[in-house]
Amino acid sequence: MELRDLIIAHSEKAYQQYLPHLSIDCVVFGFHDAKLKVLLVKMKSIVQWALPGGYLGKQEELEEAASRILKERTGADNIYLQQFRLFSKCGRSEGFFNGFPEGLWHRQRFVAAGFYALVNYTHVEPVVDAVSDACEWKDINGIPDLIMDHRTILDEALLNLRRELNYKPIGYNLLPEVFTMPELQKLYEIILGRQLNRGNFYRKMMAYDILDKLDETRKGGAHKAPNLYRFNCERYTKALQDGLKEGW
Amino acid sequence: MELRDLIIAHSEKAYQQYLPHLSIDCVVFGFHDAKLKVLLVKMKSIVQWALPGGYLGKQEELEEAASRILKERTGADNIYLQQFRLFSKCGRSEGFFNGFPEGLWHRQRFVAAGFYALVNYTHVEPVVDAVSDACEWKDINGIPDLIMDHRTILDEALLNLRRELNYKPIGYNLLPEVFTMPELQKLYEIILGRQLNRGNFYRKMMAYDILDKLDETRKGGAHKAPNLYRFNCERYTKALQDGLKEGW
DNA sequence: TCAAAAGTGTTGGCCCTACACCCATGC
DNA sequence: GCATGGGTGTAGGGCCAACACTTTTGA
Repeated sequence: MELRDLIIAHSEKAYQQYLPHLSIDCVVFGFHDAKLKVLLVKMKSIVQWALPGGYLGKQEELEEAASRILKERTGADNIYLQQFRLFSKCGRSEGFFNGFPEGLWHRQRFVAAGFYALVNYTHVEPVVDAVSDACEWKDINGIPDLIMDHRTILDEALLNLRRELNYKPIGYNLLPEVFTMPELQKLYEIILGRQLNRGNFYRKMMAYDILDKLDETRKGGAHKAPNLYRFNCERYTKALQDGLKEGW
Repeated sequence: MELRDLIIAHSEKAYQQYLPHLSIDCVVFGFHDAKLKVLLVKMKSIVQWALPGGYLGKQEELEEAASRILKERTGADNIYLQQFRLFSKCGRSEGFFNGFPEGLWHRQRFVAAGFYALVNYTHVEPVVDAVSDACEWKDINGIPDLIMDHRTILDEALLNLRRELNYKPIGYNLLPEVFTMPELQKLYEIILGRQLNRGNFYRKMMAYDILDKLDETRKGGAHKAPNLYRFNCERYTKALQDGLKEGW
């Protein structure tokens, strides 16, 4: 089916299923190959890329809607999700489907609830659906042109992520189950946008007492094989409750 | 007119004017008499109190809607407003107008955008409108029963305020133009929920270099008359941009 | 043998806390 | 004179950044 027909068909269903005027956009962060990635979608016959998004079912909880949207897009469950703000500017969405029939669902004014998600890169299988050409991880330093205000949403999400790092050990959701200390440090450096001192980082992480050191090492690279670690779920959760630190 | 008729009349206008399913609730903080206050509204023939709230005009910006709602309720302009999260649970609002006609505007599912506002207590003239009995400041330690999930919204707002205090000198928006150092300290102590050391507080505040000391004192009390201070607008704004401090 | 990983020691600085002092001042 | 406000001194602790040294280990 043509994109145009797909959209028009979707429009009718959407009117029945979803609350009008409210959309959900997700900034999905992943970490791979020592780089921070964001999951983006390219719709058919549209040049720019977009954040994965969707709508809120009439009887659906907001967080469940976001989970559903990500499940469809990544195949992954139990994704760490954080609502961070609304994007509501007049005109941010209305013009995007110009040329399509009036009264099309997509041509409403939409107020978008911005979520950011932290996922284990290896658990994600990007899904290309009927209306999209591509669904891919993009490096945070190589984000292509995005539709509407999605670039703003992405930037705001990154800001929030950075702030959250101050009092939550975020790595838990972004890294694979086991990882090395240099990998963890690299992740922090990328999110914060600056270098950290190795020795001090090591000590600080160990002081949180939320890592279990495994007996194995990561063989295969040149040089010494680094130790493997795993987050200790219990102590991690407990640390989060206490809140790692805060001023005043 | 009876409340019932007023609501039904309002319902028709609302369908024309506002985006459906989206509401705005504001937690308005004020400081008076060494106490933190929240502005609450009591609707006619409803026992519980409510946060001031309203809806988003079809062509209106979200922040402007919040400003308009507060302007109507307080008479004050230029109120410091901060969006902090959505409250979207299914059933949070639908049941509230049971007994009213089906299809009433107010009986929709509403997703509420939570704002908190910081206002100068003395600039506010609480407004009782047609559907309300009362509009009053309530002490943060003496909040009456609230409708729906408004208590949760209030608590969340307070949490956000406390967090923001860590990197913004919030007093600017809550205090009158001139104030004394003990008043400022008291405000901080209430928001943080704990005592602070006087000498250290004094030094820290002065170190921010955002206060102008006036030549006057506050006469009239027993004991020594305290000095008066005023926020230095320029340096205050500049300090906010730099961000007072943050971890990592 | 080389380069990376791991672990630890040390230093100095900064900031914060707690306490304490002294002076000023209004009644 | 007494209680409060204003301003400053200081000792101690915690934390952190920077640097450095050592040992381990895989190819």
